[in-house]
Amino acid sequence: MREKTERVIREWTDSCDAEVSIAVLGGAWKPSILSLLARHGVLRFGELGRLLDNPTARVLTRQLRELEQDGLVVRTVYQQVPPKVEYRLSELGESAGPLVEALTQWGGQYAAQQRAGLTAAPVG
Amino acid sequence: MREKTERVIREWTDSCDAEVSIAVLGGAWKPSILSLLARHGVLRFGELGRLLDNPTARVLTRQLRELEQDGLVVRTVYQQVPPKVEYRLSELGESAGPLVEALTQWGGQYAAQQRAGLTAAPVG
DNA sequence: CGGCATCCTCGTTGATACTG
DNA sequence: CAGTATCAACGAGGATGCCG
Repeated sequence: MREKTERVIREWTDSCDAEVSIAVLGGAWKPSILSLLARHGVLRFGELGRLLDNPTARVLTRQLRELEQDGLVVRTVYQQVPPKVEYRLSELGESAGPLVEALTQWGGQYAAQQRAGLTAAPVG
Repeated sequence: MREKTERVIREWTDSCDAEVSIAVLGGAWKPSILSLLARHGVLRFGELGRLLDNPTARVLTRQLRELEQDGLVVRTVYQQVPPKVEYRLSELGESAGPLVEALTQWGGQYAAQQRAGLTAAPVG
C-alpha cells in the first residue's frame, strides 16, 4: 500500500480509524473513480479521463496507482499496440461502495443545505 | 463556511458529492474531534487537546475553527479570567455521526486486513 | 493510447515563542 | 486557559512536454 496509508495505519491504535478511510479515499477524483468503476465494471484509462472532468494524465495516473497500491482497484495491461489498460474494482474496492455512497449522500445534503443557507443569508 | 469547502461545493454539480464530505471531514484530527464531541457532549479546548494526542494549539485551533465555519461545531466563549471556551456539536455536526462511524468501521477493517497481509507477506 | 519526467504553486501540518 | 504570530517543511495537485 502507499506510504501515506501505511503511515496512517501504523500511527494509530485508537479511535482514528476514520482517518485511514480518508487517507485511502481522500485523493482528488478518487470517490468518483470508485463510483464509476462500481457502475461500469471495467473502464479504460481514457474512458475514465473523459467520464471525469479530464484531469491531466499525470494526476489521473497517480490516483489510479494509489488506489491500486492500496488494493482497491486492479490494473490490467494488454501488451498490444496501441496500448490498452483496463481498471476494475478489487473485492476490497467493492467493499468501499457503501461507504462512498454514504459520503456522497451526506455531502449532497450538506452542499444543498449550505447553498440554501447562502441564498437565504449571504455571508460573502 | 470555509473557502475550501465552498469551492468544492461550487465546482460540482454531479457525482462528486463525496468530495464535499471529505473536504469537511478530512482535516487532521477532525473525525476524532467529532467523535469525542459526540461522546462527551461538551468539551473545553484543553480537554480536547488532552483527549487527542496533544496536537499543537495552533493546529487544534485551526481544525476547530474550520469545523465551526463549516457549521459542524458551536464555539462558546465565556468572558472571564482565566478564559473558558467550550465546543459542542451543532445539529449538522450530529448528522455527521453515522458517517464518521461508517468511516471508522471501514477504516478499521481495512487497517486490520492490511496489517494481516503485511504480516503474512511483508512488503518492506 | 497510456503513460513518465520536469517544474511550479499552494495549502496543510507542525515547532517554537509569545500574549490577554 | 486559550489562543496568536512567525517560520519551516512537506506533499498534493496541476501545467507542459516527450515517449514507446
